[in-house]
Amino acid sequence: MGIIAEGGQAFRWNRIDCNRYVGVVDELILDVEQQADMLIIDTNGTIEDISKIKDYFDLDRDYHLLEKQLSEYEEIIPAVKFSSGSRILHQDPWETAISFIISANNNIRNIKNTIERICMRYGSPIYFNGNVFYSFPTPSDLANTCEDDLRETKCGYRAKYIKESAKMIADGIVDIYELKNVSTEEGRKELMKLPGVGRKVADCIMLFSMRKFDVFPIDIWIKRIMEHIYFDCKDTSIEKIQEFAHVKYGNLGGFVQQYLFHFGRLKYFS
DNA sequence: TGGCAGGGTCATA
DNA sequence: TATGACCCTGCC
Repeated sequence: MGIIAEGGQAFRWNRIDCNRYVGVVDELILDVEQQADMLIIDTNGTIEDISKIKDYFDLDRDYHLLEKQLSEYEEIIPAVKFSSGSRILHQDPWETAISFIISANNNIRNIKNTIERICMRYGSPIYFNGNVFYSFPTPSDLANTCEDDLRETKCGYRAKYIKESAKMIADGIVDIYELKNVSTEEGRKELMKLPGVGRKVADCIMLFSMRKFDVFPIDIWIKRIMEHIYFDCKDTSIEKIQEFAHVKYGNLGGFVQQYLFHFGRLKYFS
């Protein structure tokens, strides 16, 4: 569970203890405790929400089989072993878009803090087990705020991007909920119309909220570890790594990226 | 205490 | 196509 909650793909999970995390998923509060391969979930949701929760955690996918497939790339076996138990979540595209706009040139602690402040300021309170949580605001909530107000959430120069992207989504200029139905190339093209969204952020949005597993988002960690594994530790352009990964991993690229990211960040370069 | 890096993007030349 | 600026924070 820790690997999922702290894997850098979702920013609204907080650790209670080593096996227990509490997260906000749309309007649901999930208090999740892992016991062996079982998840015990306390939630404000109802029985109707079970399928949504299963979908969010991608529980219907056989990750044991997936890890076996990934292990056919011998050079990444250490990463697959280290990151065993990783999953790719199925999150809300709008929330994921804003979260990864904030992620640019930022660190995970800052990203989480800023998102939390945005939710407290613009979202709605959700009361659960004596605590108050906040939902992620809607596109129009953020489109209608002013830049200076947004800046108080410490998002810095990204305030302009957040507001303008929110406006484009609220106005339907980019139909973000429709993009899961179009090709990866088309989806990327649409997402990159949003200010603050470049290739990397667009690919993260597609991977973590649209199940486009053929993308391979390259950040500083992935760049470093790919250079170590495949490019003799030499400085290599992102474009070159991108092309290399596309040819090598194909439709497994997104999964490889997630296993490598966790490995690179927490083990290889620590 | 100051410099630097952090899941990049954008504007400029 | 290549460079530097950019908010803010935590770390060394």
